[in-house]
Amino acid sequence: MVTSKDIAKEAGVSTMTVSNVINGNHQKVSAKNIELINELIKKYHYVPNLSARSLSSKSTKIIGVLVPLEGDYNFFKDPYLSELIGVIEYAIRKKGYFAMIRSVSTVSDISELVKNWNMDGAIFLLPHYDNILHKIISKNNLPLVSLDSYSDYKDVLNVGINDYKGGYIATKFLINKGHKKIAFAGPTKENVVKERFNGYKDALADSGIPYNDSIIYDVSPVYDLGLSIGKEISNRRGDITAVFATADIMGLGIIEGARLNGYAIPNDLSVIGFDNIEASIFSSPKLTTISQNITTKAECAIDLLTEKINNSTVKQNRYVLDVELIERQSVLQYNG
Amino acid sequence: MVTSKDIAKEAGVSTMTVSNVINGNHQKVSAKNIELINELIKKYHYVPNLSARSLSSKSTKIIGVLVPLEGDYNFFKDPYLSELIGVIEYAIRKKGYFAMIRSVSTVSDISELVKNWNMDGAIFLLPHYDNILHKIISKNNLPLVSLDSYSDYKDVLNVGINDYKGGYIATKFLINKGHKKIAFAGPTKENVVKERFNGYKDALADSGIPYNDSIIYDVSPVYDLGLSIGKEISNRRGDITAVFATADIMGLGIIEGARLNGYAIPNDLSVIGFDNIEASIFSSPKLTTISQNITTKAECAIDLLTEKINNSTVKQNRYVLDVELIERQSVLQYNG
DNA sequence: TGAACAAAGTTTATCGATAAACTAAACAAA
DNA sequence: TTTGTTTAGTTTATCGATAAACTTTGTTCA
Repeated sequence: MVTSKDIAKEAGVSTMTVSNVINGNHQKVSAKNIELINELIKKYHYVPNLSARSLSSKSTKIIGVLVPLEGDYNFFKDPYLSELIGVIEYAIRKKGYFAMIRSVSTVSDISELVKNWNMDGAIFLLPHYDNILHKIISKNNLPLVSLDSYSDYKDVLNVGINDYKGGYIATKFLINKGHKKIAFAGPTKENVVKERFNGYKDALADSGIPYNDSIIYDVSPVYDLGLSIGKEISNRRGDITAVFATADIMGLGIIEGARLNGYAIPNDLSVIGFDNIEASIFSSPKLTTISQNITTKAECAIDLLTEKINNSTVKQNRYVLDVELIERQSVLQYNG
Repeated sequence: MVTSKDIAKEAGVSTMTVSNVINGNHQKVSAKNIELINELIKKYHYVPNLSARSLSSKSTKIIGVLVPLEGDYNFFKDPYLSELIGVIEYAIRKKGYFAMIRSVSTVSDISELVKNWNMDGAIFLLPHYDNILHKIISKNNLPLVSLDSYSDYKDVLNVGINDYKGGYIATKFLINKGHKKIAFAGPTKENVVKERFNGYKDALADSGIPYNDSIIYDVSPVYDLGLSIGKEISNRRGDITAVFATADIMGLGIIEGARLNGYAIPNDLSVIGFDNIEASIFSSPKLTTISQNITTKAECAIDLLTEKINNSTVKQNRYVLDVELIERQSVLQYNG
């Protein structure tokens, strides 16, 4: 293994000079030595040892990407989370940090992980744990950004989307297409979905459509439950003409469930989703949905996090990104 | 930050004794001290610093999970890879190691990564790079297991499935259902697919069906290309009655492409896939496919890898796992 | 001319844990 | 009694890089 000592010896300088070159402290090294050392680094394929670096510098350049794990649930199977993790990893790498992607299930899991690796910061995709966690992590004095949640705990950075608007424009769109019997599918009390639900209710109210409790499906946003909802809706023949699913994957389930029961989509039932995952283009019909730009979201989150890591204070600790409606094929004009 | 020094001082012993307790060298410590130290560890939430540990012990407990990255391609969008990574991470964690999931694009990327982190071992999901890589890595003396490839380089551990059999039984199944005009879709020259292709050809030959070059679609196994193939097949009206897609995601594309062109699946065209990804159950019709148990595959690979890490020699350095056919709805009896 | 300062380094101590070599006490066997 | 062995530790050096403090030489300007 090639170490900085080897390079230093060959260059006839001290290891500190090598260290200064590597870390770009160029004002401390003559131009000649910079060039010489860089050449030797290339020649011997020298790569600094990160363990040693972290140990002495107290900065690991590791950003934890912490994702929920529940039982046997494998987050890589959830297309939204999966895509999101991919772009986050990329954003982290672009900033010169290392992503440590980990599924975590308990609070002590996280605590241990953070201490183990001495992470410089972390990004959370864990809306459920919110309050408990943030306290614990803040105790560790760990810069952290929480994605898709509405944490009020100070020191916690927030990056999310305008969920209220998403819920509002999705519902308004269905209303404008002539629908009045619009079902809602998603966990109405959960952090982000709560806001989408508020948007849904306000859009109905603004159009003078009475809110109807019996067409609210308050369930987790997964494919299987979408399937059941699709079947149930088609059994209620005409009771519901459109449905707003708070996750595309659930919307796809609803479409399939309804279809299995002899419903044609969008002729018999209009469906609008949320997230604009890749699969929403591949489905048939292609899903009309509320789009959030996850790349922008990830970059914004990582920018914010690295700013906090380096300065410890940030200008703004909450960012709300815009959403837009993408019209495809799963919603039809209703003339009932 | 709590260190082993703090624990040692409080317990009235040296740090080595603490270290011995942590690492389970119990024959070096009295029962009384073991208990005392364990209590203090719990009391102060002490977690050993991995950087320090790696630096002194030369063992990082990190296993690199190296995944291909091509341009903007995000592997988290590929459902097969995505699921596979999930189960690999889980298998690694169960063995007491840490997974470092990384997308890599160039050889120097990998070399740098491995050196940077001083990985104990790595698992490769990179069939394309095969030869070049294995040499480089073996130079670093890194235990590594290659998934889904047929590397002949010694020191490289191989875990894969019986691709030949998969290709054979998929094709035979279509033949038994009365099909004779069976297209093949997949990269015929690529490592694993080559074997599936051999199985395909042999199954045809064994049934006396002539091989037809004009119905081989030699393309990458992605959804979009599946779409085009589906469209093309439906344009060739009756020229092809069944297709063997070497990846489910491509099969789903073919189904959709054909359907967009007015073909009904499976009535007008039978489709069989490969991999048995989650989405193959969610599709409509549900996809008949060749199933590989990725959990078993991942566990086998990690078992093998950790064995090599600890013993440096292994009993057997190639494992070939079985495959089976899962019949769902996308293949129909043909009576032409 | 001399004080102040900048440039280009070096030296030393340290991060936290561990491997390897060493010690001391208790006991057994010859 | 002496030697050997086991148990339960401790001490010391080290992993590789870096922060902080220090040195040396050359330059500036009042």
